[in-house]
Amino acid sequence: MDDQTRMLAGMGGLGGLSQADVGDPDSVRKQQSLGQPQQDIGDILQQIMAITDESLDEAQASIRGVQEEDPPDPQIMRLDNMLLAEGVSGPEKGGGSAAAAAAAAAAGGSPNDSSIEHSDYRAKLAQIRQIYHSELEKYEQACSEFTNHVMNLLREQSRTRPISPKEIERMVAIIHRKFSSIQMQLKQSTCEAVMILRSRFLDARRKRRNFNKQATEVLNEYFYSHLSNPYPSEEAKEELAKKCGITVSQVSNWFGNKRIRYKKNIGKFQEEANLYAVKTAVDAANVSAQASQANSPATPNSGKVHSSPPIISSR
DNA sequence: TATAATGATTTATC
DNA sequence: GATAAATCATTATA
Repeated sequence: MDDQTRMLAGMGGLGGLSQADVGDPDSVRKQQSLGQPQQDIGDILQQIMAITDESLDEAQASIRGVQEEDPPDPQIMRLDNMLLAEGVSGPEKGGGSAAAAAAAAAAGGSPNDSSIEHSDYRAKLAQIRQIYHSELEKYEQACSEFTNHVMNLLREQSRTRPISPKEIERMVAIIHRKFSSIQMQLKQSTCEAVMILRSRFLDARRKRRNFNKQATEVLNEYFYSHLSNPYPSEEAKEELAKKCGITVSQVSNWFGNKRIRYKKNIGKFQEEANLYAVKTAVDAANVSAQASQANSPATPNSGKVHSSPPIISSR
């Protein structure tokens, strides 16, 4: 069982978003056609009815619980904040495009392919958002409908026995508490679904793409022309990153990998080294030829292949 | 489809 | 914090 599956194993019914839902465009329709919420509401009614049978002490304890929640539950606050930050709750902001951009940036994707992933992420987040809001609306509606129903019942009962406003208040509080716990489950499931979605986009190893030919050439050119000290400065890394359309950390990764792999098997890279040495020499010759047309003639680079071993520090 | 190549991550070291 | 080295996970290729 992988991490994602494990995470989902704990996600229960009530509007829970499954792993399949995250990647399935039909999930919204499926959710709506399953009729699950109606069944849930039936369960809720039964639970609430059971609560009405509680002893006075238990009911009072319930109320105390409600009152204690007056300063909002830290867990709910945490969930609310996360949903807000991810763009699931709160005002529509392009389906969490900021979060998608952050995810893409953290993944170190190139500007070209990240836009594809970006829209993919946004579409899936929008799906989660839609499910979340439709479920939330259903629960809120069910809550107010049920509250009205109970109020009507109490009104009817008031004809046969005296019912204090406090008792009505108590009943309403119990109902609201029950519904808010369901909302919390919904929020929790949504948070988990968003986390799974994000982890998919953040897992760069999953989405690894080879750099394009031009980028690899630029990096190799630098590497082989600095073979005696293949450690680009921060400025050089930034320059290379810009040229290659990759991030500075990707440049660092590339040089890290290249140094170690070159050092491990210099023989294997000899041909490549020669190729880039010639290439660099030809480029230099072209540059100097152009310069000589304008100025006095300059001595071109010999094009000689590096014969001295590279100095790659070891620990 | 096995294997090589490659980009990213992790761990240890300085 | 940068880097070496080992390793992982994906992609490219024979």
